[in-house]
This record gives sequence, structure tokens and C-alpha cells, in this order.
Amino acid sequence: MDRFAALGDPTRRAIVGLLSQADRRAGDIAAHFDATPPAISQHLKVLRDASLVRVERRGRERIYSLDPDGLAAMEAWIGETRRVWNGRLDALKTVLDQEERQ
Amino acid sequence: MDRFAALGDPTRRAIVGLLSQADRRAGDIAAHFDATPPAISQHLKVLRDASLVRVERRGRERIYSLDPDGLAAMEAWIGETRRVWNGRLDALKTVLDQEERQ
DNA sequence: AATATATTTAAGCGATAATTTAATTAAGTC
DNA sequence: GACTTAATTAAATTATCGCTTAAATATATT
Repeated sequence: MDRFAALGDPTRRAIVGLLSQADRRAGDIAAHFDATPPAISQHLKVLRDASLVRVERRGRERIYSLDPDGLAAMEAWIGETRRVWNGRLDALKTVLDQEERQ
Repeated sequence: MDRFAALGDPTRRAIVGLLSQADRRAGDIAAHFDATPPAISQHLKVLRDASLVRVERRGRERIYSLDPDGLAAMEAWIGETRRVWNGRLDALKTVLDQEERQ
């Protein structure tokens, strides 16, 4: 599942939101939702595979943290897409300006 | 389906990419993919519902164009999430700096 | 060593999504 | 008005997703 699909699920987006505020143990993340720990664990795996979060083992706990690189990559795709679109607008504007001057 | 889920599908992301370059007729969009026109038509509906693209009727053709507002909203969510994360980093840095000075 | 705690992995199931073929709608063309 | 073209909508099928319960793994506690 790619990054965008990973963030397509509202629960996973909420998890990313939580981790933007603070690193958290898997259990603490699960406690924020109605779903069972296994369900959240599976969401975390999706986010890991998408490089949106990282884990670190500490004893029997696992501390999850945000991986901003994954988010940056998504932001870059969106930004680039919008940049190309804006570029078209600018090109159109240039044409109109030139016609105006004739 | 929310915006992120809409862009979760690679075909739909490719459609958005095409429309960032130029407005296109539904049929021309479909021609870029292996899938059948009905499949693409349904993808276009998902993108429309997510306010990522717009349609304009012209005779029996439908011209699709990018709706940058939808992309902007996504970029804003990502940006805000990263901003919060960066804020944490800055806060940590401040604490360390203060400890250094003691 | 036995037991408890934290988390993940496995297996199965219902819901949703993506795709296909067939039918429909609507606008041009002869 | 019949026919073609452009695109969508409907119906059916297959694939994928997210969830649950049960089992497994690994660390800590007594």
C-alpha cells in the first residue's frame, strides 16, 4: 500500500496526528481508539511500511514516532502537481498580456 | 471516500497528474490507461466527489480540469502535521540550549 | 521456573473498492 | 428520424481492506 493509501484511512491519519505531538508506546496509541490492540498494530504496520512512522524497541514496549520523511514526500508530490498547474496559469496569463499589448 | 483515499489509488493519482498539465476530455484521459472507459469514468467520479477535479460539459464531451483547492487542503493537513512535529523539535532544542547555559 | 504484561502475527469474515460487460443518456451527423 | 459518438450509470464479479478472536513471541516480575 502506498503512502497516500496509508493516509487514506482516518484512523491511520489520527495516529499520525498523535505522533506529531509526541512519541508514544503502541498500547497508548491503541488506547485512543475503540478498535482492539491488534487492529491498531496492523495500522501501525501499514504506516511503517509506508515510511510514515518508525518504531524503537524498549524492553517489551515499542515506542512509535513520526517519520517526517514520508510526509515530506507526499507534500512534495502535491506541491509539484500544484506547481505544474500554477505554471500553466502563468503561461496563459503571459499570452493574454501579450495579446493585450498588440 | 475522503481526499487522501481518493489519491490512494495510483490510477487516480495519475489522472490528477495529467490534469495538472492540461485540461482533457474524459475519453482522452481514458486513452492513457489500460482500463475501460467506464472504469475511468468511475475514478473521475471519485475525484469529483473529493473536489480534486471539476467537469465542464461541452456538447457531448466533458472537459475535466484540476481543482487545486482539494490538493491545497491536503497539503495543508500535511504541512500542519509537520509543523507540529517541527515545533516539538524546536522545543527540545530550547531545553537543551538552556541546560547548556547553566 | 512460572506467570504476567506488551505487542505482534495468523486466520477468518463481512464490508468496501476496482473492474468488467451491458444498458442508458445525451448530443451530433447523415 | 435513424445512426453514430461520447460518456455515464447499472449490475455483477473479483479483489482488497479493516476488523475480530485466538495464538505466538518476547520481555519483565515473583
